[in-house]
Amino acid sequence: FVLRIEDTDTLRNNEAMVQGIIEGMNWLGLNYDEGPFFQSDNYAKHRAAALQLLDSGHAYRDFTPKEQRDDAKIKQQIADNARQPKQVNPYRELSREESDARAENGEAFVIRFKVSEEGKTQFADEVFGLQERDYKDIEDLVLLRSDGHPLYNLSVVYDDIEMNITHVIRGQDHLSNTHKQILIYQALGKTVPTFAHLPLIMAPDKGKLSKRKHGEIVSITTYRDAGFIPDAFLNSLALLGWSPEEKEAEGEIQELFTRQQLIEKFSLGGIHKSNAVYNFNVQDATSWVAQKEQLMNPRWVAANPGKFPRNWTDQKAQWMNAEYIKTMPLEDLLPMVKAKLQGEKLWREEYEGVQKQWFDHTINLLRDRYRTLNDFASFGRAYFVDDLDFEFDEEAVKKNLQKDPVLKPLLPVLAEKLASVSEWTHDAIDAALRACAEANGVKAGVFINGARTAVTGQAVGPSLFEVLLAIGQKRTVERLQKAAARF
RNA sequence: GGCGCGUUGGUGUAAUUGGUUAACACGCCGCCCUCUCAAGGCGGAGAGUACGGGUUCGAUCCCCGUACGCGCUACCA
Repeated sequence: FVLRIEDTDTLRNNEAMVQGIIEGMNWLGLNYDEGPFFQSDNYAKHRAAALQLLDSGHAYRDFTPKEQRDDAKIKQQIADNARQPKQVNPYRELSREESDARAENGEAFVIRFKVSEEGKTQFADEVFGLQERDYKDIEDLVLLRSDGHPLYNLSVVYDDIEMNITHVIRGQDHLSNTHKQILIYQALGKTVPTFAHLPLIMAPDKGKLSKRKHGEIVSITTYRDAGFIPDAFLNSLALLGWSPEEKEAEGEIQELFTRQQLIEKFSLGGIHKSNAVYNFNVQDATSWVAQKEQLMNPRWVAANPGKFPRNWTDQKAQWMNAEYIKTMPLEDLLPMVKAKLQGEKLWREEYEGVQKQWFDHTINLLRDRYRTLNDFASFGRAYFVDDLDFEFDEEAVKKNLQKDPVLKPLLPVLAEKLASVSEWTHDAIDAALRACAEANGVKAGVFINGARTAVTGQAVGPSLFEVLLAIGQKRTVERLQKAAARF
């Protein structure tokens, strides 16, 4: 597995993009055996190959002046060309002497591959099967630009040969380019590798998924920042355009795969020919991108749980991430949570020392209802700080602390009652709270929901007695008292 | 326009050599559980396999056509 960055487009290629690719692959644990190599480092050899093809008569110089064009114009031109009968290039049959003379004269030219009039190329794609294409449907493609830089189709072929690439597995947008590349392999007298083309991932409207239109949801590092588990994300990605050939016995189809199982069960035969749609809500994705700064701020998220655009990305991917969080071995989850907490300065060394048992238990308690790693730092913040250094969800405050006017004066009473609990256990807290509720003539639910919000800032969470057990007696009492004063 | 590739519920995918009430998962709805929200358990709605022809006793599956989508048709990759 070789990582090669194909950066032959000098204009569009940029450092940030390359960095994103490498970071994304590292995060996913897609560890390459060699590289990263940069195609641009091999320009000289690509140029030499183009010249070699010129010498051997497989290519010719085209002296047509370069046109300035932008992407929109290119589309228009393709449409225009469509209406014209195919013209032959006037330089295609130029004599070698004249060609050399004009080149020596300093006249600018590109080198084009000379596709024969008669014949066809063919190859057996591992996914799409036998592919054939008539030479007359292949244009004389440009190998070398007028500025001397090689173009993609030449560079890939050259590098694949040089790197002894045996299997070229890539997006099906290159299916028709393969015929052109085969021509180059043959002209260079080299053996053609095995090709396998993969279906593409499309937007919900079945159009292209593009950074310009869909924002950062197309970038891998976005998922890292959003709190996805690498294996979970990889698992969900693997299921787009592929399914295991080996079926489960009961008609059930396996969907959850460990990395190792994925490696063992993968085969080219399980790859589909049709594109897959990434199922997200475009509007949510747009607002996610617009609000990214806020959404990456755990405190803001905790204060505004209802404002998070739920379907900013694929729903099944989100489900799978939640599934991993709640079922993966705790010891594998812990380091990931640690990293997130460290990022928010919520980490304490004691969590791996004297408080390890407490920490493990708390993470175990919280993981059941969290969907991303970020949730531990946002919704989970109250568990890892002293005092009231966490956000309150205003909706929760209204609903659980302010709605019922009898609650506020009773919060200190409840606090006092809980302060008197001698042994801080689930059952003791339960008994004390219920006794206090009965003594004061309020329903236990009012205390329960009120206490949850007072202690965690939120309307939702684990069973209240589990919450109080995790928060501890001291913090519970403090927070109840302060909430009474504050709201 | 030409050439190529594709098309199974909203989405991801199943369906042995053509014979199933077209299956599973996500999502959605409801019920149970319950101190909230999830999770979990149970149940439900939702496709007759893009459309139209053929072949066949019988087509999701084979053939043809049409539509739609995607790709290539760039001195992009």
